[in-house]
Amino acid sequence: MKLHLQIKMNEALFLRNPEGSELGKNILKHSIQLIFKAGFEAFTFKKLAEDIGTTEAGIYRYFENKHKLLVYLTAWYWGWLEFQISFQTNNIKDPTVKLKRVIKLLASAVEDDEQTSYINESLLHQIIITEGTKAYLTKQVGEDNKQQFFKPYKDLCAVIGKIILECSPKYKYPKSLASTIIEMAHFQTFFMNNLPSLTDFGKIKKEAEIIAFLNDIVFTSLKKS
Amino acid sequence: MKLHLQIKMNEALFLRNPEGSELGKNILKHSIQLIFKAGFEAFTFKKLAEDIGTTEAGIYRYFENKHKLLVYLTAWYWGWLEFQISFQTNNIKDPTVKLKRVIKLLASAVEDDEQTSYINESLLHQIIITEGTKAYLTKQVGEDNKQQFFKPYKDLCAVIGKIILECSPKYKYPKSLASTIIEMAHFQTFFMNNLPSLTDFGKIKKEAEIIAFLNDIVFTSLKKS
DNA sequence: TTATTTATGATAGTAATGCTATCATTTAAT
DNA sequence: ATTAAATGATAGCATTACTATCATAAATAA
Repeated sequence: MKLHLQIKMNEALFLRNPEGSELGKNILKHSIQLIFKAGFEAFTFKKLAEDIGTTEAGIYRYFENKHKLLVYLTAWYWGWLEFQISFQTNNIKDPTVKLKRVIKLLASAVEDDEQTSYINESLLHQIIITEGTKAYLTKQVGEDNKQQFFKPYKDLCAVIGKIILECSPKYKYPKSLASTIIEMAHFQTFFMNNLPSLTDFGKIKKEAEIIAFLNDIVFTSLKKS
Repeated sequence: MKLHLQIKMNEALFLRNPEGSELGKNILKHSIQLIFKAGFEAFTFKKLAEDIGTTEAGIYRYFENKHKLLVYLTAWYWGWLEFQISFQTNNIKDPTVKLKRVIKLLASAVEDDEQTSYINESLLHQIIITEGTKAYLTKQVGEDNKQQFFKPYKDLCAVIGKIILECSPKYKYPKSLASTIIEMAHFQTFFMNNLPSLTDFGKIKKEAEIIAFLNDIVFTSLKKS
């Protein structure tokens, strides 16, 4: 049996549901490829349309603008990652083991999981590293937040914060520590690959080092309290 | 005596030195105001020119494009901050006290310091929180890095990494911890003000809480090793 | 002092971006 | 078979992101 993982998306993110048609799925698929290749700044709906073989107007029927599309992709990613985490930490009793697992999932390269043919999770993960924060580092963050665009990110953060509290019920900063490890899993990866002198992994370039660093931060913080 | 703090800027960042003329200083001053007000995405040289009362072409004589201007502003900020840190931690012997001071400087609102009339450090600090990472989270990060655009950031990171090692000579991740506290000082501030459920300071909204969180992370990490 | 370089202002123009609108056609639902 | 919905094709328009040209003002060197 082929499981069909469908992530429930906030309907305010799109004009027409991209998962409901071939063109829509193509928009998702090719936008991931194009943002990955060109970067978000150089990414335009015109180029995307050419890639797909449709017209600009066709894209605009699905997404209001490229910002909404980026928010859609990041929301999809966080939803997918939360599912991966709940799936892969299921049946683990020891919260410490669970949290280690979470950190590994956050900082590891993702392999394309084939369940969703139109989303290449590996590429999407790399996009999130470089472009993910641009979804909320904007002037409209307040309105976007009111519309719940960042709920998947917040949910993930809450899940991780809970595991942190299970490890160490008296720890005072579970949510901030959660958002810190999420962001640092990405930033340290970006730095390692692009600005290596900002890290201690420049020579080795192994994600295992980043995982060790995050584990060190998290478990020394939690041991104390 | 009025001290005139001049930060030595990388000449590849500009076409004409903005600190060398009235128009140039106006570009710096008004770009900070306008980016703060409109956000970097909506910021254009046209609007900037109108604000200043000059023409678009006038701006282009100083900066190739708005990306370079942003990189210039961030580089200026990191250079300024490194000076602040070296100044304000001067004569402090105890590296632990020194590091606490650094964390406080990283996470505190900045008051405009009047030494540089054309740069409002308080506004610039707020810009760096929201827009700072966009200077390097781009496709051109490699070329920009080759041209040393991020040297001030790396230098600051190296300085903080050194203090970390003074506190705890065996600690394995001084540079990654340094880049982590720099970025988290900003991200936690942004989250606190805009996406408070990603932090534990939503209700209180005090930077003192962020400082306490960073201190907790840093000094538990260092105590152990 | 005049001559000359240099910075600015004013204006134009062009290709690309970020949309919106219209209408014909294909495809799907009733 | 009729109607509704999605797509394709084309047009158009305001803004953005530049580049170029020429005149003038200010600074500087001869």
